[in-house]
Formats: sequence, structure tokens, C-alpha cells
Amino acid sequence: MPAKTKRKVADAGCLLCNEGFCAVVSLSQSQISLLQNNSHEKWLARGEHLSHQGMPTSHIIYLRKGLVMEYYRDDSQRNRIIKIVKSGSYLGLHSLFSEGVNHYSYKALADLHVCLIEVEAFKNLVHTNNVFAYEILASVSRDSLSGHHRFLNINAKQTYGKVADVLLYFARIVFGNNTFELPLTRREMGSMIGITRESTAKALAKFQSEGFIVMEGNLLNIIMPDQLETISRTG
Amino acid sequence: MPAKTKRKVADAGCLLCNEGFCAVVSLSQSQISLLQNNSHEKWLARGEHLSHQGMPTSHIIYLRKGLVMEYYRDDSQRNRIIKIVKSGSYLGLHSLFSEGVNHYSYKALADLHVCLIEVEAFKNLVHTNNVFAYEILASVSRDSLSGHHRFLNINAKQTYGKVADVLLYFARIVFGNNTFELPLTRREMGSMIGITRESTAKALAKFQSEGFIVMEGNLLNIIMPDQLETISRTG
DNA sequence: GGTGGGGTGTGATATATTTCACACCCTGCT
DNA sequence: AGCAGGGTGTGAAATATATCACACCCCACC
Repeated sequence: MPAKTKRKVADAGCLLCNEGFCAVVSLSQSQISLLQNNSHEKWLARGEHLSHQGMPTSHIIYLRKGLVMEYYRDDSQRNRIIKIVKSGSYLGLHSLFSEGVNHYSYKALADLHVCLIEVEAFKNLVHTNNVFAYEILASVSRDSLSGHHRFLNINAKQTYGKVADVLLYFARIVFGNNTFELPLTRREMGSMIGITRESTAKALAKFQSEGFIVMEGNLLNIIMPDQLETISRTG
Repeated sequence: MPAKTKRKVADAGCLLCNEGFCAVVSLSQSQISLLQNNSHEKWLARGEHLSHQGMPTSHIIYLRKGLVMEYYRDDSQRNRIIKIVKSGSYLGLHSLFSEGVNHYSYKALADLHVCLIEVEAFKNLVHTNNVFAYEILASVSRDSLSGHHRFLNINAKQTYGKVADVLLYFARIVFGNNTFELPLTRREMGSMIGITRESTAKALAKFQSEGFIVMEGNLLNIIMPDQLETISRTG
């Protein structure tokens, strides 16, 4: 059991989250109270772990602020990064229905502000509020689709296509900007797409030499997104 | 719009499905009527298509009997098989929340008996019945997890491990038996795991020559599941 | 009976990717 | 300052896989 900074959510704390997640809008006053009484806020530093694959699921985590990587230790004991989670999302929703065990691990890629919700209270809400349940269902479903989609497309490609894919993923999905600070090491990027750190580095070097991207330290600037798009599609 | 054999479900038709899907148990009499009035049965022959990626989602399909492959045409116009669906499952649940468009295509691997449910009626049930919503949510969620799990593990492996994986998938998940009729061609099997038909054939030949499996025509018998298990983990 | 299409099995070659080796650059620590 | 650890960049060799080529089989169809 990790040490927790137990602290009651301030009044209206959940309401403040509204903008991030519309399901909360559907809650009655008493349901919001239930949520608040079974939640607590927490701040974590970059590099800290939020939860570990295989550990019992005690909380659903709502990511108020920060950036998190979701990863998985596979059969061959290699860590595979599954995706990057932005603020305004829940972590570990899929574990709600899987015998109370976490399927993935989560690690902070930046300083975090999270809200931990007792899993039983959360389930209770899903059971008693239709709209809430529907929104959660929609969220899980969309999530699952986009994940499958990404996996399918990624592993049909070869190195350059894969790396182009990851860069576009960062730019479009994670940061919404063609210029961003790389949140992962080469090895970690490789682990998202199933290639080695060397192959990743070589692809990046090639993209830079072709003028598609510019890297200065960890800052990456996509100069020609269309070229990357083409590479991502054709190979 | 494909030609449909419109036919009302017989009285208690949905109740007969109970064993296959427990969410239906939670429905009230009037909700069951709603389901029945918005469903119709259909029979399809092996090889027929049930729905196509990109087409509008008009129905949720409940597979009463038969075997279906779920596949996806990727960015490079190659068909990738995602999974094999057994009887007692819904097809296309994920499309409920995705702008009404099918994400995957479905093709019958055996003669089918299905129940087509109007998508709006289905959504209505999810909205108005908590237990039903919860069961659907759990189902989508588990589905998504096992899918991700399979993808992650498969694409971390190389040829022999992948092929071993597929064989164990057939034996354990699809047929529940170490002897079964191969439902896919070599090329199709390859498309589940991202390798060519030649590589698939060579791996099978190797497994046979090592005595792990025996093939007689399309009938496959796994003699040494433990060996395949080992290969799947280490190779 | 012949013919075309598609599935299958299997070698030889071509290609992509990993593995290995080494050098360089940080950063934190002593 | 010197050192260890970890990230990075990049060539050469080793390896895995795809591609190509060809032969065989089966089956539907003329």
C-alpha cells in the first residue's frame, strides 16, 4: 500500500472537474456527495508510479492535470507502452470488471494532480445512474476502438511508418501541436511500436536529414506533417 | 442495404437467448417486448457477409449460433482479422458510440443464426435499464481488454511464437478443444498475426515435424500444448 | 476431360531489422 | 576533477522475414 496524502476534496471539488468529464453533470446532489466522500486528491511528481499491473484495484483515478504513460509488462518481461493519457481522463476504467486487478501500470510523465475515487463508490454510481453509466460506456468503448485501431495500423507497418505514426500521435492526439517536447526516451518510443531504440534513433535521424522534422535537444518540431502522413500510410 | 429475411421473432424468442447473455435477464416484460418488436431473426450461409466497415450501423447483431470472423481493412488496404466470434456474443457493440458507422466487417465462417436488433432500441435499453447497461459495459470492457492483451503479446513475438499463439487461441478460446477444424486459410491466419501465408505454412510444417501437432487436411490436433505454450512465451 | 482459380508446401534470394560494438554527452555523486 | 549510469548516434555483421518462383492438389465449371 503506497503512502497516500489523504485529504478531503474541497467542497464542489468534483464540480470543478465538470468541464473535463461530462458524465459528472448527470449526477444528483447526493451522488456528487457520495463521489466527494469517497475521493481524495493527490499530487505526484514526474517519474512516480500511480498503480501497478497485477495489484488489486482500489481506486479509479481521474487525471486532473499532467501526463501519464500506460504500460504493460508482456509475456517476455518487456515493458510495452500502450498509450499516453492526457488530463481529463480516467485511468483504469477497464479494471472495473476484471476481478479487481489492475491490467496496466501507470507512470507520471509530468507532475500530476489526480483524484482517487474508491472503486466501490464508482461502481455504485454506474449502477444507479443511467446517464453516468452511458457516458462511461461510451468512453470505454471509444477508448477501446481507438486503441485497437492504433495497434492494427502500427503493426502492419515497418520502421519508418511506425515512427512517423508515433510522431503524428504525439502531435495530434497528445499535444495538439506540431511542436512539442518529446515525453519519452528512444527506447520507450520504440516500445510503443515494437522496435529497438537503435531503429527509432535511425528513423528520427533520417526524418531530420530529409527535413521532415527538426530536433533541438528534446524539442521536436514537425516541419512537414504531410510527408510523415504519407510515410505512415505507405510504409 | 442488403436484402433481409424480415421475420418477427417468435414469442419468448429473446427469453430463449437468456442462457447466452445474462443482461437480458434484467429486462422487464415491457423491455423484452421492446426488444422483440425491434428485432428479427436471420439465417446466413458460410461465407456471407454480415456487415461492412464504413457502412452505417443499423443493427446490433446477436450471434445465436455459428462462427464469425471480425476483420478490418487497414491503411494499406490489407484485410486484418481481428478475432473469431463465437455464438452467444454481440457483434458491433463498439459501433454504438462511433457516429453510427461500423468499424469492422464480419463474415460467416459457418452457417449462422443471428438476431438483428435495431440500434436505437438497443440504445434505449442501455439508457433505461441500469443492470443491462452495466452488463453491456462489463462485456465491452472485458472484450477490449482481451483484445489489447492479445495484440500486445502477439506483436512482441516472432513467427513461431505468433503461430503457436494462434493455434492456442483456436484451441482454448474459440473451440475449447485441442482438436478442431481449421476455420481459416494460411493467408487468413497470417493476417491475424501480421505474417505472410508462406511463413505461416512453414511454421505449421515445423510444428508438425517436431511432433507438436498433427494435421490431416483441415483437421488439426494439438499433441503437445505445453510445447506450444513454451514457444508462444519464448519465441 | 480439360481448364482456371485458389489454396498449399518449399526452396533460393532479397530485404528489413536486430544485435553488437563503440564513441559521445549529460547528470549526479564522491 | 573523476567516475558511474543512462541516454544517444551510427556503422558492420547476424538474423528473421518477406518476396519470388515453381510444383502440386483440389474443385467448380465449361
